[in-house]
Amino acid sequence: MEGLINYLCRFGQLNDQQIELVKNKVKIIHLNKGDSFSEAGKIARQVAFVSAGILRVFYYNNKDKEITRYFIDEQNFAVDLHSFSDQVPSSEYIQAVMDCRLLVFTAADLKELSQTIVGWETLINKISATSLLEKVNRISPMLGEDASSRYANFLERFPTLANRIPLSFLASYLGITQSSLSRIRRNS
Amino acid sequence: MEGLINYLCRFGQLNDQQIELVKNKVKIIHLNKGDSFSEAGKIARQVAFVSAGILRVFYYNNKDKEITRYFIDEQNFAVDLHSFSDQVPSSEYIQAVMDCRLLVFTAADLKELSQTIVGWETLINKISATSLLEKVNRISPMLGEDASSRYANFLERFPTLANRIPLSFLASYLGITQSSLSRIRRNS
DNA sequence: TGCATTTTTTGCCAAATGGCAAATCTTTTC
DNA sequence: GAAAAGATTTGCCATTTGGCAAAAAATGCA
Repeated sequence: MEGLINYLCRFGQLNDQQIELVKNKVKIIHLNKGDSFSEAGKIARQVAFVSAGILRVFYYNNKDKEITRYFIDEQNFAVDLHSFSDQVPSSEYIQAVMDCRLLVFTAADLKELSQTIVGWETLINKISATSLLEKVNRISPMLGEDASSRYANFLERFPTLANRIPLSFLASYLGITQSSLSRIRRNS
Repeated sequence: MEGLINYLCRFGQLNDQQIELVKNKVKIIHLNKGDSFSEAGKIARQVAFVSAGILRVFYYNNKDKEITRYFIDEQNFAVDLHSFSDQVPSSEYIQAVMDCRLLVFTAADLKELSQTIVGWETLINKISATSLLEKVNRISPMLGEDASSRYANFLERFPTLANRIPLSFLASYLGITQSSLSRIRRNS
């Protein structure tokens, strides 16, 4: 819970009373490895802050190939923003790569918070914008690189993540086959 | 100017008086092909709505290779969001692919508008979030695909853009060499 | 129009990556 | 602790893409 509060406070000030309001809204849920947090076709009803574990966001392209968009590890928010904020069916899956502990808000929770905490909406907007921007900046450099540089960059940027994620998921994230990734790993 | 107003109204209601306020703030600037709208190392001071022409956002990776992040064509906003909203030095260049006509707001303009138009900030936030989301969704599928599919998808998604952009820029956007793109073009 | 410049296409070959199936290793389950 | 299920590595070869330089085409400009 502390992690969540710290995270929020990086984006805006919250006094003790406001922190209590937030804490009271949060629900804790546990996912087992492989469980879904949200699914394509359904409307995203909640936002999760990952307090333990790793989530994976993926979808199927028009050739039915599974594409991993990104991973969400501890102390980060997970949500299909488009689905959640516009209440339209999602086009992606969010699943637990391993057992996870999530702190969850519903849309209603957030709405109530925005009515009781001045500046809450601005804070949430900042978080959304920042994390979207992070995604763009993380993905877009990958296109110019070959597979081994992509892997090297990933290692550099997320040193602890690589060992915690099955190779097949990482390969799908990097846009290469798992055999290729395995070979790349061997030669480095 | 109509284009801008239409664009804004897709994200929130504006009455005639508010529309006037917006129109009064806008400055029109022209860029010649190759001119910069903003540059790496400098702080982004303004936002542009592209009313004619195409802009290109790019940066140099650690191997000094020029990587095109994306193109911004007519009826879309261009801004280095991170630099603009946090007033930190930008890490990317925005340049005119061809002669351009831009409708420009400064940070001060936007601030004043947020003080005179109720809901302006929310509207701007929606626009930011939507366009960031678009970027993520546009870039992330590319990783799973081979070069020709990436080109094919680009054509499908931006049918009119391909002929208006030099091949070298498009190649850099697709993450392939220009020779490869040329060959791909021939065989399709 | 004609020259200079820029952009695009090609050829040739090397290097990277993919596809597929079998062989190993690991982990889980009973 | 064995068997089963799952994950990773490897071999073999086909295909894709890159690198580099030269040729061809398109564009700009005097």
